[in-house]
Amino acid sequence: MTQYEHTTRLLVATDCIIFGFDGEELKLLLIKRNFEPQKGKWSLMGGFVNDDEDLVHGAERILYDLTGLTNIYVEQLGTFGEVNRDPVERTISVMFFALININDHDEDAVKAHNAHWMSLKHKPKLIFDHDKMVEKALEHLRYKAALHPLGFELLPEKFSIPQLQKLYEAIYDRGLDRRNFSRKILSTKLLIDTGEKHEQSATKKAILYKLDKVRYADKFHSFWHFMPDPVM
Amino acid sequence: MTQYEHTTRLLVATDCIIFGFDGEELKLLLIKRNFEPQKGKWSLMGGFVNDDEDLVHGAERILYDLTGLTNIYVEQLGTFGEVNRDPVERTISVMFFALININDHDEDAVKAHNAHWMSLKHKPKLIFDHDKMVEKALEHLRYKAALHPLGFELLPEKFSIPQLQKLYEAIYDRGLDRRNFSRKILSTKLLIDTGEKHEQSATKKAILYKLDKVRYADKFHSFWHFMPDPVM
DNA sequence: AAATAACGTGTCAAAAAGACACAATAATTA
DNA sequence: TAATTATTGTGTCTTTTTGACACGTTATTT
Repeated sequence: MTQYEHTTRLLVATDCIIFGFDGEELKLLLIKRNFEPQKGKWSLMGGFVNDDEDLVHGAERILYDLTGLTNIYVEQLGTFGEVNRDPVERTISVMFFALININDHDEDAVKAHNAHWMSLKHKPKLIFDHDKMVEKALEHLRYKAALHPLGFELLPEKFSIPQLQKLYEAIYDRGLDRRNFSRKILSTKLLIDTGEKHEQSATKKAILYKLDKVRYADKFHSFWHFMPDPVM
Repeated sequence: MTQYEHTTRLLVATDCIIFGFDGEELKLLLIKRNFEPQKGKWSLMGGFVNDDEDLVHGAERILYDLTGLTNIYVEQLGTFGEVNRDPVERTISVMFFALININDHDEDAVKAHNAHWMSLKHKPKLIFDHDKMVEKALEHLRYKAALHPLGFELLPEKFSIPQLQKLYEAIYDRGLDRRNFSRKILSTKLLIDTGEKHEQSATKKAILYKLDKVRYADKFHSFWHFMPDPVM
């Protein structure tokens, strides 16, 4: 086949906005660059798309490289392509949004990349337009978590309702009524009582649940309203 | 500045999924290609991104070129980048989702591009992965229109509630209860009574409303539930 | 053993949603 | 010209969901 002629070809990168939750705060996995350009500055983890690689595979490669994880929650978030977003050379960046259980990642791989979990609230300034990417990802998380049960992706396999509530409170940076939250979550019938208790609890031990994976997959796109008034 | 070396550069295109509504059916603006590749086949309107052009400007250029319209509702829908999606040469395509009032477009410009409004229900097969793009755009429309008042973008400036209901029924391909729908729409307080009546109505003439643009812009991202059970 | 902190569940009133009925308007028809 | 018919606007009633709030339970701490 002939090639398209007289047409500009551009660099295409993927950047991954990786969220984690440590039980208290929402965190981002960021790298302190020990390579040029912008060596020493903070940025998202990214890389160029290989010639023979689908976009999502590029993102998954980068995520595996950094965290040692496969099968994590990944979504394409859109593409940033402003002419001067990368001062070195024009680069189109396809953003990927990832949610991981912060306890599962490979610490050695993270260290090898000079990566760190940073609290969203004390996030450093990032290079290029990466701050805007994080802003967009956070908006997306807030939007989607209000309607769909994707918050579970940030929790361990077994978790309590108070843990889930703390996650939601971290995502939206606001308090929630314990009793109404619990009722809402239980009404989804997504939770299976494991019979175990959360041993780390300070006083009364909370029930540990696990996700009903079948129902979760089945009803993921249903409109649930996990937040009282998620007007944005 | 130095350039990134040893890195593949790719073709970057934008493709526009353009929806319109004629009062009865949801329609797509498609072109019958009189150029290679795939001459004679149907496709979405698209083009390559210029070197000095932001992505959304590329899309707006293409949309203006085809319809003569500016200031239309445009959203980026994500990017398709499978290795072999374009058999000629690897091309990344950034999709843009556009809603226009079907009466406003420039018919000569549309004809010049060999473009046609096609009913979604009788859509021909499109080239490359354009069918998947349309599928994604339709999902997005159904998702977003269930929660946010973007349906108005498809209607004339002055419209009646029955017209709006017909639009929603076309989008979701299902009937709705007139009385509950009307109540829901009026409760948003997005509509301003123009004092005029819809003269095309067969019998009793419906009230013509216009959008409260200020409130629309203000409350666009609020979660309204325009569809009874939009489980997807 | 009492105090404390966190958890689970229940109640009640207000708001929203779903099902349905009736009156008003304007074209069509007898 | 009056009755018929199609379409539109608005209202009612019941059920469901939401938001605000209280109480008893469990396990640790004092």
